Amino acid sequence: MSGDVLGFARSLLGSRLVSGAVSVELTEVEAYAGPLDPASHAFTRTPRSEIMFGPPLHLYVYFSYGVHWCTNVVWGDEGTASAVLLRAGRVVSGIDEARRRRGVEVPNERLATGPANLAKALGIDGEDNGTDLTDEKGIHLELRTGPEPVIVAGPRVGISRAADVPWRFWVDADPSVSAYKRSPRAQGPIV
DNA sequence: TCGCTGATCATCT
DNA sequence: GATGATCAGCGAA
Repeated sequence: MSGDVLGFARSLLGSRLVSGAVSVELTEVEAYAGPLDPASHAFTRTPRSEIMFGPPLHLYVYFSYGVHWCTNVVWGDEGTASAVLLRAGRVVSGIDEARRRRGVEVPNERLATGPANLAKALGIDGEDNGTDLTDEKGIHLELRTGPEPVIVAGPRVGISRAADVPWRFWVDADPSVSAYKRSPRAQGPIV
């Protein structure tokens, strides 16, 4: 059950999320194991988390701290309610557009660092909640076909419950993952 | 590089 | 009425 979403999370590293002109190659993700996971929004079934109980490969977008949008990919069969939070990526096309949306001066490799920044670079907000990622006419996912990159696992970020499980995965030594998360203190085992 | 703080509101209790 | 799956800017070391 949980291993299922963990495997999916790892398969997302190196995959691309495409939104119009902007395309992002994912470098950092975090898994949430549905109703079994106290840190998941689906731990309790509410109107907000209902989308996660639906079919996989749809977007779950939520508003955070009254300021930011964050992007998840729903995983698992209907009723499973697992999801993977997209924490960081590298913009591989549409850099000008991504930079315009960010409105902050940062190096290219940092344009989509952090879940809220990733969403902003892709122009994702609440309007996109529930988007079917297999429909190539809109925001969609291009799953990695090549070999798996070198992956490091560590504890999840910014949560108060069940933060100890190493369900955050990132591409080893990738500059689009923030220095804090790459620091020796936060570093987990290479998977 | 590290640690703290303000911004700001949808969602849930 | 309280609480965040956050970010950027600031000052200190």
